[in-house]
Amino acid sequence: MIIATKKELRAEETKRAIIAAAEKLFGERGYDSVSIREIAKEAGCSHTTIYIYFQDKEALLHALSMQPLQLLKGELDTLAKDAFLSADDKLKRMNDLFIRFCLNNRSMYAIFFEVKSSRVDELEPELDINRVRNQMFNVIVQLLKTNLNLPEGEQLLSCSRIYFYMLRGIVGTYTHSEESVDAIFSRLSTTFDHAFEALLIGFDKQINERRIDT
Amino acid sequence: MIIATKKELRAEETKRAIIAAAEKLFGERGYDSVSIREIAKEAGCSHTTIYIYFQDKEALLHALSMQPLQLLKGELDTLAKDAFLSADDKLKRMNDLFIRFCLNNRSMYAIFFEVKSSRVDELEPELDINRVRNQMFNVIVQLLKTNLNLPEGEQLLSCSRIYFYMLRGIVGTYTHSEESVDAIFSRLSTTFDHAFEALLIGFDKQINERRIDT
Amino acid sequence: MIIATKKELRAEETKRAIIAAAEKLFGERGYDSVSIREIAKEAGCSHTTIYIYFQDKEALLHALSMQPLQLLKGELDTLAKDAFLSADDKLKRMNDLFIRFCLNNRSMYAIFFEVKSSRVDELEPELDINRVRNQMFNVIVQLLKTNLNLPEGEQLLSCSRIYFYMLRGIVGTYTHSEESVDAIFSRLSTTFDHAFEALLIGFDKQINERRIDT
Amino acid sequence: MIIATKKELRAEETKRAIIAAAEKLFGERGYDSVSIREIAKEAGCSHTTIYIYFQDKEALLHALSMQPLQLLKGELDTLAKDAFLSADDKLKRMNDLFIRFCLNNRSMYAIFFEVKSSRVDELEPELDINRVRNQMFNVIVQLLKTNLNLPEGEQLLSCSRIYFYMLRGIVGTYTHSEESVDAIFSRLSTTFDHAFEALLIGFDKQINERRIDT
DNA sequence: CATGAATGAGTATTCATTCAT
DNA sequence: GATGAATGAATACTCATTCAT
Repeated sequence: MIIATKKELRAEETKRAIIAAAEKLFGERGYDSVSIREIAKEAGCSHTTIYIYFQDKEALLHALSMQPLQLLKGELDTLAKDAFLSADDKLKRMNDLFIRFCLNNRSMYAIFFEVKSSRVDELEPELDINRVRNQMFNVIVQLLKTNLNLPEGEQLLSCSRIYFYMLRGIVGTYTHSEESVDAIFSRLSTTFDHAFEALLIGFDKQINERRIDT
Repeated sequence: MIIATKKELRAEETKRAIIAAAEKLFGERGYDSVSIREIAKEAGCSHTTIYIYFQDKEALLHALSMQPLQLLKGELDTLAKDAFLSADDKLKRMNDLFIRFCLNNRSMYAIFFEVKSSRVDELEPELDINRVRNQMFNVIVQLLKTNLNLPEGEQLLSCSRIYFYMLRGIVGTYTHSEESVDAIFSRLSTTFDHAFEALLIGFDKQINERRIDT
Repeated sequence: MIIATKKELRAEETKRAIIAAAEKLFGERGYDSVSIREIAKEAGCSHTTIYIYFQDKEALLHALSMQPLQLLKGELDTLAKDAFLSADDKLKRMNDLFIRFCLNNRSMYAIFFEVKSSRVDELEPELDINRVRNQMFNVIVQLLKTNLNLPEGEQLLSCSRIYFYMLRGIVGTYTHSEESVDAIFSRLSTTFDHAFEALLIGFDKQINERRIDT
Repeated sequence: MIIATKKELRAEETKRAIIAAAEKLFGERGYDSVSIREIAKEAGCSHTTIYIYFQDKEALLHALSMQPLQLLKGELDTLAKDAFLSADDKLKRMNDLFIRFCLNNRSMYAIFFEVKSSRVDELEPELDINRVRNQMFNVIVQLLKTNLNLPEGEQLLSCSRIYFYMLRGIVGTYTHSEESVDAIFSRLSTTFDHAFEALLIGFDKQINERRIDT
């Protein structure tokens, strides 16, 4: 997109300010607790201005999310295709990417874990948040599949669920923390690694035992 | 506390009715979605009466939480002291108790995981929610300690943290679900068991490897 | 209804003030153009107070209408049953009653002629505005039937329609007038009489001619 | 008005587009329910452009009304002057023209019957809506005069009033109808005819009786 | 001439809370 | 001790209108 006139520049700035404000406030206090007027105040504009750029509050959340979401998706895709990394290392990096991302974009917790469903009458379904979200979840599931050497099916589903519980638990624990992301990571990144490592070890053992059982 | 006059007795009843109503409604629909007036209607009193017994809505939530919280704590304590159960089985039952409890008292997720800190000007600090909460967490930590045969220290702390991530992840995932708690459990209780089992297996292996390392 | 305490008295006053304000403003400017806040200001209370007494704006309109509507209905019923008046005189008085009523309760124009349909899930259907309205219309239709000596059927329907066009035309013309109702009547009551008289004469002739035709 | 430059021509086009759009939308959904932005979108211009040509929304309505109003006036004038039609037939056609016109231009009801008074600071008073409206009303009055063979005076005024009550009643009844104008007419045009016929019959009789009285 | 950006005032409704009784 | 009345602040969202360009 080429920005030509001063007007357009200013508009772009305003939009950015709104997004930045929403990002900040949603991140700090969650989608529901933040009002449009507060966002406007934070962004330094009138609350009506927000409606120039976004159809409604939910659209703002979506707009807010699509860009970073797609960015993350890109990174995960790239990582998944990497030829030189082991499945294990890929998973580790994914966890890291994912958690960091969620904590850096704190409204992402809501996006990933709490937004109910995509709007049905979405005009551009290819841009839909749920789609991207599901694709990303799937990347992780596929990696888990490779890593655990499991076929599609109940077992994989169960392990994936558990894996996501852990992701959710970690992200949820620190989403509202006042500690900086870097601080959290320097303090806890090995804990996070251990968490997933333990899970994988456990999964392996469980799968093997069941195999023997059968 | 000795209840003397009829008046005081009736007052106690009203208070109980309010707590019961709030418990029910918060449990069904969550703290935020329930209004003071709804609670009053359910309790069969005026909404202003609530303010006689509780400073504000949040105080009601806290008061409300103390009882079940202490109940749960009691159950956990009893379980911890049970002479006939293995540490393993105790943990399993605790997970179950805890998760069920949180899902049955939907507002508990907030209590356990999102209440920032105890209120500074708490009148009866010995009743403080945080205290009970921490005590309960500690019960689990102790059990984990026994189970993993670990001394107090970094390793135990790390494992406990991870364990709580999992608890939080599970509870968080289903707190807002519209499925009934029973439905969730009949569908997923084995998944929950596998989750913690996998963790314990993993922890064990990790600990042993590090022991050998050292 | 017995009003006992001072409180109840004050409440009744407030409610009355709200109704009076709504009556005035709806009458002056129509239901849609008047906001709840304006009504509150006119009534000298907060806009939220209105919601204590009325579920929503529409309920206020209904409350506003039911009493006078039923009053009018009572009068029309009484009139219809009067044994000493000719059908002609009854109709004349009805026109008068009806027009005066609409002009004295200026929001009635909206009620009678512009409120679309009753709310489907009405709790007390016997109090429903539409019902009363239709009953009243029917009183007039029946009287017309007697007066014109017509059977139920197309002809009666057609004459009734025309009769109501005239009623509506008159009421509509003066609903928004700034002249007082009394002034309007002293200036125009004979004109109103002539209007309906002319219609009845015309109906009679038309009916007879068609009878001869057949 | 002589249009010289290309610029002026384009401007004239834009203005026309705005009027056309407003005409369409006001006609379809009424003045109040249509927003300036919707008109702009329909007209293919920016909403601010509208303010170049019209002082405000109301001015647009007025401008909008002048043309069709004058058109109607032209038709009525032509009809009035028609040498081959009886006064009776002329009246019938006028009713028809007038009612159709009002229903086809839904905002016309407001124009004819509800606009309080001409705006004081009108720039071109000779184009004022009220003037045209009054002229048109007068055409009908004159025709009524001929038809009833009445001199100017109280009686004619009274009959005219009544006649307009009927017009207003009919138009008012169906202005907000969701039925198409054609549907309304095919269902009710004979009823409309009967209405005015009845009135004229009645007027005749009333006038003759009074003549005899005198 | 034309426009995008921006805004203040407005909409109905809900809420937790306070006050006088 | 208990309550009905009352309220200010808040909610998301819309509108006609203005201003700088």
